[in-house]
Amino acid sequence: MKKRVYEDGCATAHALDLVGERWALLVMRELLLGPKRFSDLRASLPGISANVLTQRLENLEAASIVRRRKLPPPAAASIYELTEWGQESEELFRVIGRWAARSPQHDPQAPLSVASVVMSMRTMFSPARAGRLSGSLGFHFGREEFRATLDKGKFTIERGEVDGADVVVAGNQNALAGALYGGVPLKALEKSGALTVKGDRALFERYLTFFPLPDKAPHVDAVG
Amino acid sequence: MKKRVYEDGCATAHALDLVGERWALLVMRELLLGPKRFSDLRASLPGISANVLTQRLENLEAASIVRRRKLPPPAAASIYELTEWGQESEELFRVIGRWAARSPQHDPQAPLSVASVVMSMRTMFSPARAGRLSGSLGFHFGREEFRATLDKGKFTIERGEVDGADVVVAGNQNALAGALYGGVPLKALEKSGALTVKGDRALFERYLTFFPLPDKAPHVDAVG
DNA sequence: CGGCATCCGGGAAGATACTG
DNA sequence: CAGTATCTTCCCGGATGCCG
Repeated sequence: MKKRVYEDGCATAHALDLVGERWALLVMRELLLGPKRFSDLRASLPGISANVLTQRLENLEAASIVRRRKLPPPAAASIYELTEWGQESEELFRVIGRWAARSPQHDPQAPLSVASVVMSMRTMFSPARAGRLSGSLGFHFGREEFRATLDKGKFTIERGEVDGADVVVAGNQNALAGALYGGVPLKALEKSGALTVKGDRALFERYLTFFPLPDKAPHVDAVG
Repeated sequence: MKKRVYEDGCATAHALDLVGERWALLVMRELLLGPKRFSDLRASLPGISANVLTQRLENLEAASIVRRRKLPPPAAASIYELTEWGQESEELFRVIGRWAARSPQHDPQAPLSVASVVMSMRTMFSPARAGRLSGSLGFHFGREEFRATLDKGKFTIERGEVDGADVVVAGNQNALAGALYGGVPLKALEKSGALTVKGDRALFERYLTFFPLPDKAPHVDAVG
């Protein structure tokens, strides 16, 4: 079936046989925060065609990375989710993310998916910046809700209700990325309606400083 | 020039724009242990064609991951080497390697390159297994020499002369992989001439137990 | 809506041959 | 040795249409 296989016993080469095809890792990224349906995946991966998504899901399932599950009636839809081993790839995404953030060509302001922003916070969180702060934050993007917790400096964020959080941030995920990584002032985002903040605003303003980007690597020109 | 770009601000997507093309990561893997020439790369990447290698090297250079350097006369050859940032991707290879080693479909016995075997030792070394042992080992594969050091349980391996090591292992890298990961008895490898051991043989026999493979993840069949 | 099948155009990958 | 040139094959991306 799959013909273009590296015939190489190296584990890295094997990984590329499994997840090296175009879109495969991005499909996995979208599933890191929980199961999704076919159309959810399509919506959060602008540019992928149904055709290709079907094939990637088949290959990832054959590789035991993704599992397909039919929900019981009445919601008789099927969902795709990472297997336990697939979920273990999260570390891989964090390492890739930290490495790629140093790329001279990376523009942290380009549009990104909800899963990307949430994963970026898991990736870039700096315990040193957070000190021993505690508090809870809710994030609301479209129909997706996430709950972040700071517990004496320990950080987690996952899917969960925003209700009851010390501060609830709602709006567009790109706006949050702009505030986190692009230095866009919070006031400007609120003024334009891209983001609304309800609750402990001071907590959120401190929170925004906990995710420093690494320095860019120098761009190297061709050497004669 | 490059047309198929994920238009996605996520750092992972950017990484895939840089190194997501076929062969790109394997080219980087071959450079992790030091500079190589074009034909060295070709020889250690069975299956890559010259034009693809040329294009990957161009793209990696444009991404500031690889640098091309012309050696001064008389050895007026050009070599390719990782930039400092490119070298930082080593962590990525170790994480990928550990993750992929758990793949139900991974066969650790398949043929692999010299760089792969050496990197696999960096990846799989278990400090718990090594205790506080000290000693030095030399590895000789074809024209490539590596020096491994155990210093009170701290492990390093890099290019370097085998002379002066407590034990020198020479022969075929696949044979070493078989002894490390495939449970092939050392005696059998020596008998067949695939591996020769000179010096502190007991040290090498202990060394062979310091690189345990992780458990395989369960293979999941389709669920109805 | 949630997929899968099919076709089509373009472009990347693979094989081979060739040149400085 | 270090690549280019050329040709073929196959994958990707888009569109459409079918079926539950």
